[in-house]
Amino acid sequence: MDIVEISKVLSNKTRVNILKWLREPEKHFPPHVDIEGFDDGVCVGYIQDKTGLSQSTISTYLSGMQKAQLIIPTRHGKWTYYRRNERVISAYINALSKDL
Amino acid sequence: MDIVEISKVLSNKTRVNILKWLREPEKHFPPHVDIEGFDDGVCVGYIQDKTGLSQSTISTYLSGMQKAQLIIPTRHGKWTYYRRNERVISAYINALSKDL
DNA sequence: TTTACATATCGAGAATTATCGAAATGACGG
DNA sequence: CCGTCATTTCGATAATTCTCGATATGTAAA
Repeated sequence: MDIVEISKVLSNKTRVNILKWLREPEKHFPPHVDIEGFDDGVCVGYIQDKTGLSQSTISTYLSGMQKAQLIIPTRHGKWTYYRRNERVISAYINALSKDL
Repeated sequence: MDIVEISKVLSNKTRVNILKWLREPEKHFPPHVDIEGFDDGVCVGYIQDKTGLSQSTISTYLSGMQKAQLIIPTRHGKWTYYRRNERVISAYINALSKDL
């Protein structure tokens, strides 16, 4: 859990929004076609649609967020679903509360 | 209190360190010549010495941190002292806890 | 095994940040 | 007022990040 790396993720409005949206996917995304519920998160395409940015940009964002361990990918067929990694998110906030 | 702007400050190891040092100035800095205690924080020169970066770089850092309202400047004669703005720091952490 | 689709990666140009030395500002002591 | 010292601001260059379109990879369906 690297404070600087995570802070870099959070220093962009779109990426902060993605994290927020993923907290309540059912409120922010349509249901998936192949999958019931959002237990594994949301597919890349839906996130891209919501941001309006290019596919490659969003893929890059998500990959950086995953590198910082803020989100967890799961592959289902052609789709990659991303969900929040609550453990690391809490650890980050706790680290700030305690050490900052 | 702007999450993105504050996160930008925190996305640099030196700036995170400065915030940490300012929490317990007496542990990290020598006493000031003209002033008793650290109620108004620490002067720029001491912070610069501790980081090893150039004076102008540190001044730029501090000015960005002040713009994000993370620190508060006080002028005493020739010196500018910076101290933490606990209110905004807490607000940031609370906002993350609540909204992120 | 081709085709089609979702996502990832690559390569590039634009924008922002990092960092410095030099010059400007502001405050004090003489 | 002058010179000195602490800090800020300026101008420049290097490094990083942003963002895209194009291409590659992986998976499923035909």
